[in-house]
Amino acid sequence: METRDRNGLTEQEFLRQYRPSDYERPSVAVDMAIFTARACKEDNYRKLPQKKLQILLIQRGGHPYLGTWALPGGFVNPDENTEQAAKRELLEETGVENIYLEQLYTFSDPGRDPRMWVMSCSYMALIDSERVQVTAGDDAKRAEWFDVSLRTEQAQTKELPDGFVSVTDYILELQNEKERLGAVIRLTKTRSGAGLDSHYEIVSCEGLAFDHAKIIAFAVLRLRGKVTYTDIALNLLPEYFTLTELQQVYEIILDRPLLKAPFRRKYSVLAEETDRLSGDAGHRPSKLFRKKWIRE
Amino acid sequence: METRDRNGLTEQEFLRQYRPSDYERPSVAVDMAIFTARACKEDNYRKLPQKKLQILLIQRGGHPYLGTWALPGGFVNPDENTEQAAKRELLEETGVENIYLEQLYTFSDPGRDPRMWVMSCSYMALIDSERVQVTAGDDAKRAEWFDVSLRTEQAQTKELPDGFVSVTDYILELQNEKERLGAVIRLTKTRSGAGLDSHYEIVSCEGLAFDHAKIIAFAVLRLRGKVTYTDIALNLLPEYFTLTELQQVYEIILDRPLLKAPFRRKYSVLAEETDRLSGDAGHRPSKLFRKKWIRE
DNA sequence: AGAATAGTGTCTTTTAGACACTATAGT
DNA sequence: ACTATAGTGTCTAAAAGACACTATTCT
Repeated sequence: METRDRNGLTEQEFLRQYRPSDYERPSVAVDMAIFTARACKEDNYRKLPQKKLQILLIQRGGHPYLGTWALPGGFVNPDENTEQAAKRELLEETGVENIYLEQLYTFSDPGRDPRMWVMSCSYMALIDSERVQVTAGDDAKRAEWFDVSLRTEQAQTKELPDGFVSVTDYILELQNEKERLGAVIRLTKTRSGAGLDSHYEIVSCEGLAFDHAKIIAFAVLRLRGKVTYTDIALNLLPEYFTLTELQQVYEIILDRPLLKAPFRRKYSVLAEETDRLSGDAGHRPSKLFRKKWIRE
Repeated sequence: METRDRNGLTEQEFLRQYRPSDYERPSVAVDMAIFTARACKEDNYRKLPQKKLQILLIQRGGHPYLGTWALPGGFVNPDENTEQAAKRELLEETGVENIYLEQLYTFSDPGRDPRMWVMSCSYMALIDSERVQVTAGDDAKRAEWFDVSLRTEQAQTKELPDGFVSVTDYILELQNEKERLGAVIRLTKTRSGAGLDSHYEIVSCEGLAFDHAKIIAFAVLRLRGKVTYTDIALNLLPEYFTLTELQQVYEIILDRPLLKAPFRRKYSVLAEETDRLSGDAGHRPSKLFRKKWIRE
């Protein structure tokens, strides 16, 4: 480009003399909500194992929030984008490459980290439980899977002269054999005139670090929103699976039971029949399917 | 909190002695895709004015990308979050407060700004055209509205042994009386095994600064995706509007014609009848409606 | 009168929901 | 035989798509 600016510089010359100013800059971290769907054992030999939606958390070994649980994550380096940073952290944390990854939201409230100005670019990752160890990570960082549950506690709407305020409280529960964490996240939507203000707020929080309860709630809601119109749920399943397992994954994400016949009519297009059968249970064996990803 | 870390410090003591390390940090900017729907005049007195989807761009007055057009935006300050920064910039740029705002995506490729390491947290804003001046901004910064068009040029899918690659080229055209900008953005989705890689790439670009063609394409696609299942389109309409105008807004966003009767059956729940009528045209007057925001 | 839009009625097709039925393994 | 799941058939209700018809205004 040969255009010259008001100082008579070409772009090349401008860039050579350019010095970044000393404005304060934030650190940018990626934080990851890594989900998997794992079957828990059943006492009855006939009964199918029930699947649970699980998330990977890491216990903090230093201040702030010492001893509480946080999402895996780390800072972005100057030579990588956030997605590359997320993949790098994911590999370090779980030892797994090549998994489903999706950017969620950038959380940037000034006080969200008491140490300094840190923005968190959050990602959601979905892993087939057969591909990760039950407990990942080394001894230094204690990493654990937690069962996830997100329920709407109450939703209220108040009318305003020129709009309304709707308040929804979500109860987030994270649980495993040893620990039980929880938080209440309030989503407030304020519509007054033309503006819509929609923000999450942590009402109470037990055992979770930073604003990570918000990020987890956001991730679950995104997953819930996308599961019915995408093939995203397939990422939580192993190579071979039954249609009942597929349905179970939908049910734990949506947190409600689905009818078998309509479910199969709609979602069997996501699966490709194989000649294998599941067996060794006290009931009729079922066909095993493989993923048939939707092409757009 | 009284817990002490491995150095015997409480959280308070830790934070007092904490010094941020000298790792390099990025600048974080917000960039905004500000859309409006404006009616253009018709020659025939009978004919209804056709609506256009428009976006606000600012001509760059300095290097880099001198003379090209960019999204309005600015850097985030340490005492505000990205949303507050977006609202501040929006007020400066358009003089309007209280408008629909939604975070889109954080773009972070290392080379996206030739001056330095800058991440862009992008937002979409939707304004009723009656609330903004046709040309906003002062003389220093030339701001203009451009008609937006985003079309799928071609979509190809190639099968791989354990997945597929799907390539979609989008043609972005931005046009007003004086200028005509354009870009081709390629969306490549690579599914190999369990991983899904989905990334945007600028194939060619004329007159647009930085990676802003990507951001605009992303914004249009988000708008297109949300319009059918939310009340987001109402944000582009003035206080009083006809159902035909509502339909026009849907049509310019979706870039295809819709049938009148089914449209009204589905979307008239978004509107509240008033006793006003539109008049002064060479045809039957139509009822004016007001927005009836969906409460969730 | 004629052009252009406003607004509604109704048919068909598709999709979702609900439930009942048959089939088949293991103990 | 019994239990628990696999898999399918069918009825109903709701939603989407397509098109035709009547109504009303201004030049």
